Amino acid sequence: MFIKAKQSRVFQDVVEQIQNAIISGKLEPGSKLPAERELKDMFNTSRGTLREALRVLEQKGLIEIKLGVSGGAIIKRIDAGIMIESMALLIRSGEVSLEHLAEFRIKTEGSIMELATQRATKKDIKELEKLFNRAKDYYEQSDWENFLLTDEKMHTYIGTITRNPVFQFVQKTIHDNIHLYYNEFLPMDKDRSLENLMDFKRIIDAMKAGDQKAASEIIMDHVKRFNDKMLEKTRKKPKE
Amino acid sequence: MFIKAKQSRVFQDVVEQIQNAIISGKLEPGSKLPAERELKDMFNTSRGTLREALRVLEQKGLIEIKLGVSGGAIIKRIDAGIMIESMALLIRSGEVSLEHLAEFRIKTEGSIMELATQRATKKDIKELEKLFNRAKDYYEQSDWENFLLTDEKMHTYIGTITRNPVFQFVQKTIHDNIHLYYNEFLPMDKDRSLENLMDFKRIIDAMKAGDQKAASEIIMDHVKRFNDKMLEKTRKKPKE
DNA sequence: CAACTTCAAATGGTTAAACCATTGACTCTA
DNA sequence: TAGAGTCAATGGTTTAACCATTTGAAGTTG
Repeated sequence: MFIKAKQSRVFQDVVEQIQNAIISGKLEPGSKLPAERELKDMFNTSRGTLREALRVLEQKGLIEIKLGVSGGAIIKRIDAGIMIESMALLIRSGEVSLEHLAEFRIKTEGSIMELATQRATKKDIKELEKLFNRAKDYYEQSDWENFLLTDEKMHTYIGTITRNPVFQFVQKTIHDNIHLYYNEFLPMDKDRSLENLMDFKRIIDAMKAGDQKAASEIIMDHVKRFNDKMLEKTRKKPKE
Repeated sequence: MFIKAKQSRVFQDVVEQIQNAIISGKLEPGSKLPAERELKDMFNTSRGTLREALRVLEQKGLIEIKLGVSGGAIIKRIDAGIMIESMALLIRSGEVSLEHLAEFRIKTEGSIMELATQRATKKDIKELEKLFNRAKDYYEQSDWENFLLTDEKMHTYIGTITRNPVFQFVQKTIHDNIHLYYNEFLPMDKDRSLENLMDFKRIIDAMKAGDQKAASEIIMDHVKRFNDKMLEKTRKKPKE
């Protein structure tokens, strides 16, 4: 029936006012808020309280704060940052295991692949091929760092092709966290990498042929194999 | 090669220390942090800086702050709160449209339904039937508020059955936001509600029969019809 | 004139001390 | 014993000052 009356904390009011201005587009990404000492007067509050509000907005990913003269709070374009961090928390706290994540990936990337195959333009395919060739070069040069980065870019680019920001955010969230985890715990495996890479070749071919089902199945299998390898390794080399 | 050196802000250091204690389980949900004036001494900082740190932790959903004597910062169990809020931001800012969300729902709830059908125990089915009957009662009593709540519970319970917290968080995030939007913009529609309700009857039957494909298709169609109705209405009744 | 150095000012980061507001427990009283 | 009043602990807010970083302007030097 009723919802709890919001307790009046001054900094919350400030947060809401600024947040609404950002959401409604009155404040555009890239523009700058006035200096703290000015804002404090505008909201008729103290600097400490105002700074608590800025801290919240910063944590929400709505602003970014820079130091020094000509520094200040800059309006940020909304990105997947908070979601990535939330997911990282869930993983690090053990709430979400890598198996959970893998199961989600299999289903989700399968769906993403179907949509991407439906919607890929010739330009998209070209971009994927470009990324594929770049990854192949890095592989042959044994440049693992760049190889991994490019591999991640291929995954997120497939998300881009869906033209659906929800899938894009989800894909970015998953892969950022996989990457984090991967860098921290797993050594590079040359065979696995080649296998992975070749999956992308098959995916691109399926996309060219417009074969949603094939593309989807390849990526699901790709994720499944990746996960099996990962589990095998983490079991052999437990962290603690 | 390099990652940017983190700037040293005292409050960030405090945030990290407390956050790590929570993640590692040294601080359990429900337990309380010392009072601000004590913490300030423990971290050898000022109260203002310490409060900025608490603000960040609060925004991250890691603590909850209560007023008065015996008040203070209480460790929270991690929930979907931040994700729900992030998604709400994306929707309100126009970054994500209801069509985007619906497309995501169709794919995701389809996957969730497949898993749930695989994993549902007899107890799960009973719980769903209980919810279904409750929703039916509310429908017959024209108690829309409780009807909607129970409908939402059925959706999130299907997420619970997957036994995968990632799907659970995603499902909660989506439905909280749908609910928010629904309450704000759309009037109740008696026919649509009955149709919706009856879909759940068919879903429960498919689950009983262990027919993953059928269950999945019913829910995908269910979501699709819901979305079509929603679009139709929002077009007729534009907000601004 | 060009390159370098120095310095000043603006801005966020931090500290300290005081007071206000809320809450819950304790005490007193009828 | 029930209610009213009091008190203390805790978060919320304010003020005023100082520190640290950054940038651009002014000055210096070759």
